[in-house]
Amino acid sequence: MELASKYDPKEVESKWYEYWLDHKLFSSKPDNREPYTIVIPPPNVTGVLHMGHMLNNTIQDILVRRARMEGKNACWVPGTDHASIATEAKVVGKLAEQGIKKTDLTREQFLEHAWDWTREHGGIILKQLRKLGCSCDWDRTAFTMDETRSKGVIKVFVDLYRKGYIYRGVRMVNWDPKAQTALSDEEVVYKDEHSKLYYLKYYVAPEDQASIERKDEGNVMHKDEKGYYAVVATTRPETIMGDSAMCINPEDVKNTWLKGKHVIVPLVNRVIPVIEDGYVDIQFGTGCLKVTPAHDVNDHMLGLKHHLETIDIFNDDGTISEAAGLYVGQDRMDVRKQIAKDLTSAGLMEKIEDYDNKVGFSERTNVPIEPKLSTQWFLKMQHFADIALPPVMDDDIEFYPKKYKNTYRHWLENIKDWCISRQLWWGHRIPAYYFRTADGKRDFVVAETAEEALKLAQEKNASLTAADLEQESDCLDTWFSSWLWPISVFDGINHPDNAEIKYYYPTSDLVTGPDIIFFWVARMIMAGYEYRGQMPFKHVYFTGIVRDKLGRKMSKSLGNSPDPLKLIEQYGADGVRMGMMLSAPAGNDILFDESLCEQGRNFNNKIWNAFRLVQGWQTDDSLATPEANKQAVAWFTAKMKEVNAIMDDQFKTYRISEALMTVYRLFWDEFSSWYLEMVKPEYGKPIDTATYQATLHFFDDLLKMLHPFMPFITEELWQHLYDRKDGESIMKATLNIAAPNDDDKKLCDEMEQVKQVISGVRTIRNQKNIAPKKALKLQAVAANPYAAYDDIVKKMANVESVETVSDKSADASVFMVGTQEYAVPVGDLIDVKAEIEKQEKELQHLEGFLAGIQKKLANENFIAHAPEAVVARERKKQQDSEEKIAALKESLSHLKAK
RNA sequence: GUCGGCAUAGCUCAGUUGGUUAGAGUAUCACCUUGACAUGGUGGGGGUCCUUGGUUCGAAUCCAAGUGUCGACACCA
Repeated sequence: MELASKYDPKEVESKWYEYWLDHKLFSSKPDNREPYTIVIPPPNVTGVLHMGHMLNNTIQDILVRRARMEGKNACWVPGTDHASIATEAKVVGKLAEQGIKKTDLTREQFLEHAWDWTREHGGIILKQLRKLGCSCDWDRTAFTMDETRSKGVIKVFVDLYRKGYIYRGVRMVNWDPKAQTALSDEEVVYKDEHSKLYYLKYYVAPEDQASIERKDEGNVMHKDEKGYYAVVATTRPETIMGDSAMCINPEDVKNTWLKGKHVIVPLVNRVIPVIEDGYVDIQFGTGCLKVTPAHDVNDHMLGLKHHLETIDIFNDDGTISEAAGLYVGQDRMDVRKQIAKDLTSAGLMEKIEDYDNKVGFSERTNVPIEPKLSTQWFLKMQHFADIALPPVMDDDIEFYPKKYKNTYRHWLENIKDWCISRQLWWGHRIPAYYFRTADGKRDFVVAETAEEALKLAQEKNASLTAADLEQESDCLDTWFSSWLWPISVFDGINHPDNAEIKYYYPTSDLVTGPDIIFFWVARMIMAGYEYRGQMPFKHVYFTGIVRDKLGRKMSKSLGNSPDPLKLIEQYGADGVRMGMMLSAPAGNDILFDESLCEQGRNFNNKIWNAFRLVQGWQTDDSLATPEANKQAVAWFTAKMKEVNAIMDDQFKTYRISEALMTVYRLFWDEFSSWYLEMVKPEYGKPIDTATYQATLHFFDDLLKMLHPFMPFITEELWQHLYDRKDGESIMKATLNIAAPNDDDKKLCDEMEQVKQVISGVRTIRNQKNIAPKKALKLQAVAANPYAAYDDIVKKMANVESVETVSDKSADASVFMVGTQEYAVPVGDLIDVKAEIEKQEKELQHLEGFLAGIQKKLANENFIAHAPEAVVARERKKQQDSEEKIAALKESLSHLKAK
């Protein structure tokens, strides 16, 4: 068959993906083989593939394919996440485009729209993963909100409630005014902001003005024509409507004159007390703090302690509420600007300063978070922290890289209760049911179904009917379903003893980003131990963040994120996969550069052309195998063993990029540049059968070693290499390469020396500008330790003869391999001056080297303390360099005599 | 502010318990359009291993301090 000189991935890729699907090669069923399981970190159901997914899923596919070829029963479970906030926001946005407000719809109507949206956009990302070559068992595709998973989530909620870990209560939570829901602490990201610090005048109340007096020399008292006033510094002047006290530190000498007084909230004209609490930082601002219990965590605490009124001045959407009395209905951000102006014109603004602080933003909607008091559901976390910390610290679950153990420990040691309720509709509705008790009080029960709930409620009020029960409207945090993922994909929550969960759990490797170590990884570990009594995975491989080559995060606004599908189009999936992996050590950010995909594509082409070469060879059974070919085959056999062992180790330690580089060099340098050139027959001439067969065998093994990284081209060539039956695939092939022994090592070392001889001749050729076609003579001075390989040297260096001489030719240019001197007669081209220069430079280097060794060996302490082997090595080095120096000196004296 | 990571060739990184005057890929330069491949071949150049001090016979490697950088967490309104 005629193959094009350039590899074209397009049709090859779709052809083989279809083939793999048709033959169910990704599918896994429990059997008696060792299982290898990965669950995909489920992407957002309506998301599209970005570079982070490309990296993450490439790594997973490499691991899965490798495990499959190791003979394990590999199972990669795909699926998607309902992504409560993100998806609901998208649906709300889409409805808004059609002029529909969420508030105009019933819950059922809204969910109808949401499911439509999910059906329309859901799974696009999974289709995209197929383009990348991902070998997921698609029949197992799960969704966090499908029936099985939903049932499991509810079951877990009820279970945890009954165990006493879930409670409901009024707490200060992180409120997202855009999504209009509470968030967990993890969903708040703090960002540096350049903001302003406003200094506001709080006049002392009229009835207290007369009694103002200096209590301490250090008092800082403010007075103008309207009387005495205090100055409060705040970054949030719009919250003054919620002030219910002013607080000073009792130890603060600046403010003792304010003790026991009352002040007037500017503009609002409400009188509030001055309270004292050690919480206030004397150094900050004026030492006067406005207390807004409804809108700040610390103020809330002060409010509880000092029994202050709580005035909630915000509506759920971040506009000002009726309770504020001023600016009602306006947005908080607009009010901040407006109130600053109004305060200034009313003479109530002392000054405004620039100020840098950190502001919490919603991770999903990117709006500033509002601390808000509300009734929410929480999960007590201490128990879960207690079960999740030891296995990671003890390396039962291993993190790659290890540094994330610290991050993990820090979080678990400072764990706070998890706010699990969300004021959203798209998600798992909390299975709590409200009703009135016989004496009219509001109460609730928690149960998996409405029927069960009714039974429980009836125990408290026998007269209740189904219609009297009202289910909680909140739904659960998305991560409350994700944390069950490794169990729930095998239906292990609903049916804890089913054959699948018993076989596939615990999973083997988890590949994910460190940004969700708390959101997801830690919580899966918690759920794993709580519900299986066992770790959810044995190894966690943390990928880095994909950045552009300037080190910037990829983002839509910067426009520096390439479209993954376009990249695949351009370089082929194998090329892009390789581009991702070439620079992706675990945990390090990867600086993505398209030129890496180009390198990947070039490698594809190299493999392709190596195949074309071998495929084009004609064999002749009557040909005896030349000695040189026997040597080449023996050497490469040993080399394969050596490199395969290295790769094994790299995979075991999750050094996947290094493993790729290892096989890259094996194929390109050792196989293509050395081995194939050694055995390549002259143009138009046949090759002996034994060498040909050995070469095909090498190729077969090399393709297998490459397959996890580049599944498509390897399948294509593997199918061409021998006659394969329908249904056969490289995917199912196993790699059986023995470990290298001492003979193999010796053989490899020897060939390295021979390569140096060849390189030596080539260097002279280059230096003297001698055409590759012109045959040269090679002289081994005094001895030829690698005489057995002369044929290989002749072929590779285009040398017509290798002679052992006692005196080299006068017109020879020389080089050394180890302690052995070689000479290449170059006739007229000899430049004695240049030759002297070259050799003197070499001599200088060697003498420096020797001096260092001699110094070491002259050091009695070294001889006394260093291990014998090290001393012996130094002695050998000394001897070798002395020999080399002697040879060089002699050579130089001959040259100079001319 | 607390804790942690990192600093090696122009760039991206290896360097496995301390022991050759430190390696790879890529970029770069020179030569080569030979018959698998110019998406290629051959060869070359390129490093004060961040700084300073210490431990040691011996330090890129261990320790301390400093500088730079990245990250996690916590924050003063």
